Amino acid sequence: MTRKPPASQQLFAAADHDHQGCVDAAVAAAAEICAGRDARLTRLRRRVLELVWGSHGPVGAYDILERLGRDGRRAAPPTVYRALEFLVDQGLVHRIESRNAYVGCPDPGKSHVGQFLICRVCGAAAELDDGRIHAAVVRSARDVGFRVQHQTIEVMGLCPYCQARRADAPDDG
Amino acid sequence: MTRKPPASQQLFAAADHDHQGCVDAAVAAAAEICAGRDARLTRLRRRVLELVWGSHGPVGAYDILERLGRDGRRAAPPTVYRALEFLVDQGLVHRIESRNAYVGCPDPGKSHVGQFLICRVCGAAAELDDGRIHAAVVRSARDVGFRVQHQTIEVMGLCPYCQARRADAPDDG
DNA sequence: CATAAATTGATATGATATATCGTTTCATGA
DNA sequence: TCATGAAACGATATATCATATCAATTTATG
Repeated sequence: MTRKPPASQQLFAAADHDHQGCVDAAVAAAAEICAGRDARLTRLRRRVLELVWGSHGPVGAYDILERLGRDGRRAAPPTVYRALEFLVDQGLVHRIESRNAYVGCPDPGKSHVGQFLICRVCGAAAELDDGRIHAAVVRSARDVGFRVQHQTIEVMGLCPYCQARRADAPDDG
Repeated sequence: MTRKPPASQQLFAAADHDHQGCVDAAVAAAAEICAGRDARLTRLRRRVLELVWGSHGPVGAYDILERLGRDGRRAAPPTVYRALEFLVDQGLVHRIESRNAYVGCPDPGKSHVGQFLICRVCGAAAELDDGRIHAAVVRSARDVGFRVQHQTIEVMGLCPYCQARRADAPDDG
């Protein structure tokens, strides 16, 4: 029996997709969002956003630092961390706690509490915004008298493409 | 309207509880579990477990290091990290990714995928093992073709005691 | 253009974690 | 009991991630 892949499977980008398109779209969305607030998407911040979007996986702050250096602009850690703080505050980038790394938000502007699926093989991350998960956590917390303020949900496993490439990984988790 | 606090609220320990009892129980449970495997709960590992259980909140590796030093046994970082690795591998301690810290497992032996509720005010952590949350994550991941191997779920907020102490925090989250 | 606020640069340091290798401890069997 | 090998631990060095502080620059605004 085969299962038709749902459209939402495209949360994970195909290996051969036009990634520059992702970067451009992210920067364009960011520019629009910042324009609608008192937020300045400066040259540096835009460049850091592009570098975070260098892949679909989480990127470390020092990776970004090194890539900035290759640009010719030799930067120090606070420069990168400040830019990342801005991008996170604006909801353009999320921090992945379990990796000490950062990933671009594919749907900024929409306020959300993301859940992240991260592939152990290719490193790609997908962001869900599943109200059922969110609600299940809030409900369960309330059952023990806990008031939820923020959820960190990071799931490791295998993305659809890496499962397909490795027949030894049945999808029955 | 008042709500009767459910029994499970005791996931969070009262401020005036006999904490030494918690430590002793954790060490006793750990000893029993290790005896049933080929795992050696050495003096050092037991001491680190006690120090992790120094409170109900996550404790940093370097805090443990410092406390070991006060014992008279001056240790280096690898000593602590190795002991923590052992304790985590045995399921006696969990790592809290969002805090780079470690917390004792209140119910080791039972294999589980914990969800952690961490109080912003007092730092206490409670561990849930809610199958509904787990199932909701697996289901949602499957919908996008992702095979789950490990879940990191860490929730920040206010524990029942700290809500009670701060009337300004309504429980409607 | 003057000014103040925001941003960035630069230096130093703090906090968390691991690689490597030598020594000690411990279980096991001769 | 003692030899032996494996596991655990000690010790040193270093990698990795993050922030405090203050000076210089850029930018919006009057």
